[in-house]
Amino acid sequence: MQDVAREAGVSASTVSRALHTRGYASREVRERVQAVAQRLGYVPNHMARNLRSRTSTAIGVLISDLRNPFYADLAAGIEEVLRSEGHQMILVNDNGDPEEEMHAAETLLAMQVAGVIVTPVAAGCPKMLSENGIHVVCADRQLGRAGSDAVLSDNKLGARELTDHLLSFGHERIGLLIDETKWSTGAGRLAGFRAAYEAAGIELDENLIVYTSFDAEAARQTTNELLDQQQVTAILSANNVLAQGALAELKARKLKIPRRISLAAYDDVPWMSLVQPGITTVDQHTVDLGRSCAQLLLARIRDELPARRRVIRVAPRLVIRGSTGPAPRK
Amino acid sequence: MQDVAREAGVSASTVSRALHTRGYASREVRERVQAVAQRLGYVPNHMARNLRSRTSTAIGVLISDLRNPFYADLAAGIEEVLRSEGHQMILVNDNGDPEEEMHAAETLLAMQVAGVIVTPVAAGCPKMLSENGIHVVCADRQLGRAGSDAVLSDNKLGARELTDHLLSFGHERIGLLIDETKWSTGAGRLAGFRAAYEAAGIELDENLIVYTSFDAEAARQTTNELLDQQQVTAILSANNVLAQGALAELKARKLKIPRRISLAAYDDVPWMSLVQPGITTVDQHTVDLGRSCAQLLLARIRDELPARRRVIRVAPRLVIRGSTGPAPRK
DNA sequence: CTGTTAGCGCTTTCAG
DNA sequence: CTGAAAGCGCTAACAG
Repeated sequence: MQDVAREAGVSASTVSRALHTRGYASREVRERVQAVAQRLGYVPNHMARNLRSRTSTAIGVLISDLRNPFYADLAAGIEEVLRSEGHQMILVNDNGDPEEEMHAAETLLAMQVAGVIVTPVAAGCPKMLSENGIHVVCADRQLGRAGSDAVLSDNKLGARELTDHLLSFGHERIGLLIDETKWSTGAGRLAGFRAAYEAAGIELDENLIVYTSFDAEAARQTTNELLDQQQVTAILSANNVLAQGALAELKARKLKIPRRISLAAYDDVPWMSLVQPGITTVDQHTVDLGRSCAQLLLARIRDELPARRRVIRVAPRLVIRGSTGPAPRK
Repeated sequence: MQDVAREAGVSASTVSRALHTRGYASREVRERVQAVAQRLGYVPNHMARNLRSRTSTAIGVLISDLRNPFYADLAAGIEEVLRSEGHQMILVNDNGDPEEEMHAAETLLAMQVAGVIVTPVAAGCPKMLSENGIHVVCADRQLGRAGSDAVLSDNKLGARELTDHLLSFGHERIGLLIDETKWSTGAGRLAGFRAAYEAAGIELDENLIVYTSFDAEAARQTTNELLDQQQVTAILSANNVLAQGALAELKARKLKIPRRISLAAYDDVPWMSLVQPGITTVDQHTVDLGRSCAQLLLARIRDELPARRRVIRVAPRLVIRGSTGPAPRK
């Protein structure tokens, strides 16, 4: 910076003002300084800038698994907005592990990021960040009654629509394949499932709700047990990973879809439209969800929002494909 | 830090040493300082640390499209290694646009990252970074005869194996669907395709090589034209995106796979094992590719490598599934 | 082994 | 509108 100052015949402070601040520098000087900076290939040092001005443009993004297209889409939406607004994304995979998540949060804190977007694993993480003055937006789910801003899919609505769709086809025994109901995602989807049964006036057999772990192979095994133990004419899988397992088991058993059994899943991902028949699902608008997270966080950072926490709930869209059809006659 | 120092009855430098450097502080003092730091919830400021020590642990990762599972897997592999080694990943999508790529590189430079991993779009980007003293590893492809370290898939070998596989089934007219041959990826895959024909002693009709753009819909249209204009018994798609388009067209035409036509693709991604029949492909070990990039970069940063540039070439693995079979009788 | 001293490169008062 | 001076929070020399 000194070099630029000397070359342009001004002081360092003026260079700083000419390059970043607006006003506070005559047009003539500003242009001269910018030309010199360009010529010398001067690149300002973010670290020094941030240190001095006690601000930073980096944003931490804490997600569970980049290899799951849901999280990849979310991250892509977030990154798109951040980049266009001159921010940087520090991305961390926490693998769904609370310890890794907390460790990552501490690193982000140390880096003095301007904010964090997190798909929380444990409530302690957003809490710790907030307490340290870092703005936090929870993406996809919220834990506890944390006071953070959040952008969520309307899980109850989506599951309700999927279930209504199946019920309208005459399915009365729909197996719900689900991995967790402690987070707002699983809880919402289960609630939507129940609500649809209730609205239809059909009593729900609790044995139709089967729990598995968040893993395609486990889901396949669970589907296997479900098919053996319960008379179901349809399966509703609570997310894209479980759907893979369910589909694998149905194919292995050579059950005709949807003639013999219908399959529907929460969270549309690319393979669902490529398999034959295509899987009926709900599109969560995941990339948009990511964009909203980033917009909300930036608005918060710029102090453009009322203090009260804001929760944005995005309605998913039912996507009907070939995997669902009329329930077989008895 | 002053607070910690005062509370522990030592100087700031001692706190610094106790917390980070090893040796240079008595065990007793170290433990006391750490305890105090813990109690006060002290989190060291990375910016100040980096500014003073003129080092940084952040690494820039510049890729084309996070929503493509290839890049997502690559990023996941990179992130895994970086995180385990105490580094952070700043991820930027450049959307395959040279201007966005260059702009991102400048930002990373300004942030004083310790190194950059890039799937280059234009040769100017790795060049500019190197010239500014930033270590660069090119991932997946290299442009020009850039002197950067690189981790690449052995594209020629992979395409050769796929083509050999098809030829061995008696296919003589294999349509190669490809988007570009300027980068080392496309060029290598084309070379492998040619090499297989040559080794088999079959003359290659140049009309079998059809160019399209990097987009599933365009690939579908191109496949449509290929099927109309050329007698082909098999299609080889140069990457996972083009394969989607090719498959869509074959399904739309209700061509039996592989009875009427075989389909093979470079780059195994999840949907290829979920569709029926599964797609024959080569697995690039993408996550490993990412890990290698990160390991190579870190070794370079730590100055553990000879000056000469290192290029790691990873052999892909042929994955035979149901989409390829004997060529139909004439 | 530890304290003191001097900055890293930049921005922000404060005068002028 | 511009320059001089004073640090941001930390670590690297240098003595002790």
